[in-house]
Amino acid sequence: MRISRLFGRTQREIPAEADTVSHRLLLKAGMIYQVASGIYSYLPLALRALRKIENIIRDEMDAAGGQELMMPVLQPLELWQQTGRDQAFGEGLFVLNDRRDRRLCLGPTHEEVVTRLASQYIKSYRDLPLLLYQIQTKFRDEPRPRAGLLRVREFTMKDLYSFDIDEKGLDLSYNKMLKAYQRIYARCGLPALFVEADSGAIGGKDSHEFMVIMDTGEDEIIYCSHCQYAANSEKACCAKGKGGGEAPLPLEEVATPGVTTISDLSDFLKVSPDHIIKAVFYAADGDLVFAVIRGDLEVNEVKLKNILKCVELHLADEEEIRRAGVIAGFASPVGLLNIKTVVDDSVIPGVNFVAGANSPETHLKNVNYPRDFGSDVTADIARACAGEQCPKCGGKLLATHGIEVGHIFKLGTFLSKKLGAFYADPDGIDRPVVMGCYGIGIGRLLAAAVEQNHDDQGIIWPLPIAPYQVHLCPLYRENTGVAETAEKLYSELVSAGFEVLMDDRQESPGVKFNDADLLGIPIRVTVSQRTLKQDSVEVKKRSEKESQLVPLAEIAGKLWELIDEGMSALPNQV
RNA sequence: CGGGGUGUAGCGCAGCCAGGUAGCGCACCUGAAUGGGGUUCAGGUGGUCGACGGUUCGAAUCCGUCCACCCCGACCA
Repeated sequence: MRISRLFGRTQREIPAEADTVSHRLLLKAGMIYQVASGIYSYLPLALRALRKIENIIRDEMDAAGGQELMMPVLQPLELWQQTGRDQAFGEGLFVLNDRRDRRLCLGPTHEEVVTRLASQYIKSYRDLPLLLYQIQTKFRDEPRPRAGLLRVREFTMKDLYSFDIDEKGLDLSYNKMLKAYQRIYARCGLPALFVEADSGAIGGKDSHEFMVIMDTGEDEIIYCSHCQYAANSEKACCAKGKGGGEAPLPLEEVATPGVTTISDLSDFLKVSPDHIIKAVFYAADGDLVFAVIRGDLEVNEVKLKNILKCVELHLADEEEIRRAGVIAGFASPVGLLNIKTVVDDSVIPGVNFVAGANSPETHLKNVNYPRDFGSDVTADIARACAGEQCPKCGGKLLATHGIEVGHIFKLGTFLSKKLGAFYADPDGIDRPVVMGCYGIGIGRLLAAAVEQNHDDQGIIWPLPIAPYQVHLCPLYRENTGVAETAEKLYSELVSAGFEVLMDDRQESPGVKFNDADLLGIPIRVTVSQRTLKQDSVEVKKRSEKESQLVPLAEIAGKLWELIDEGMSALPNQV
């Protein structure tokens, strides 16, 4: 490709609102164009990189036994109502009516469609296992699209669905995908960390995410400094300790005028926060819920939401709390009636806690569970934080951030039961198919690759996903033979099978070098009067500072060598 | 949805407070010189000033309503 003919132009200045690195660089390089909030056009260079990522993914999916198919974006809403997931996705689902007022939606994912499809063809245990996938456009009406391609409303996704006879089969499929995913990220030049995750609106049991570690990533990851434990903070757990072993003492009221926060209370009564019970009120689908947790911990709202199985959860406001007859600052599970109470398991082993008294300016000492208060549910609803203990080994937990570039789920049978995907086992008995699903956002992977591989000058594409392999950069000057040599070299390299982008513009060397750095093609070949004096060209890797002179006769061999090296340099897993 | 911000040429911005012929830089077109890290000079093209309504002799500018986009949060794969 000749840059003079390439659609898309590099910019010197970029929109002020872009402040994420990948967003800025992709805009500046003229690779993407924003159409509306969270909706982008991909220009030819970006599309070539996307296609390369897709092909790597396709390659790995096929190698793992997946079969590619294509399902529709437009789906009957009825299908979603059957599984109830129209509610789970809520406003994230793009819904529309056709001319006869039939309700349709734009698929945010394809479990419903694929399960219904699979149910038509899976009849016997002999038809399983089955792995089906597609690479296709998804629509999600995100509350807040942001950061360029990192969170958008329309995007290309590879989604694979596994169908197995039982949990054991699912585990095998799940592991197969896990391995395939690790190979995909490695081949894309992206080290990705495998972490435990919450399954969110997709539903199901086990779920893991692949994270590219990045300070600016929007997900928080909690991991152990000692063992392999790593989890999204939405899912992460921590060891909470065993509690005192003291004998329970009788309940005692203490006056605590004006003391309403945990730290005030801790100072006032000279007790540490982990001996205080904290009361937090939430509204879950409109109903008041009381979350009870140890004073040194915070409530993880994702966990709470999962336990309550509610669609909407938010901190109750003052009005909602007052209506329930509770006194903020002195609230307590003791003596509380008619409010659903969820107790964190941190409170269970503890003894002689301080808690609110549900009357003004008063707290209670020596509160014990279950002697003094009950619960509707006890569960882990605590947010794990850096500095706490690993739930697996007791080591110190640390926190970092990451970009989610893949998510895999063990779905189980809830969808196959609802949508009628059953198979006959060897005894002829119908059993629900056991499902898993596995997704990678292609555009986000591209953006993450840019986030991970760039410098102040621009993008540094990993070779396997670079739009082109070679950036041919002739520094034109009349009557020097540079133009002729470059043209000849260009056609030779192209016919030899190299992917070459040639900067054939009449621009100054500075402009060309800056654009070359911005576009980030891995290997730059400069042809100039200076190099031709030695019958050579200059070869430079985008990732390195130094360049070397290579005789014209040896250029193809040198390029093959560099490309082989770049294609096989798989980064180690984090 | 709550808070904050921005809409003037493809991009970056000034002009608005104090109403009176819409400007600058980049990009783009023409010409000349230059030629290894955004080179210089000269001449050009391009704008319903986000939309609608109001005030006024006159609105980019004042007032109102709406819309779009961005950031933080809520929320969300």
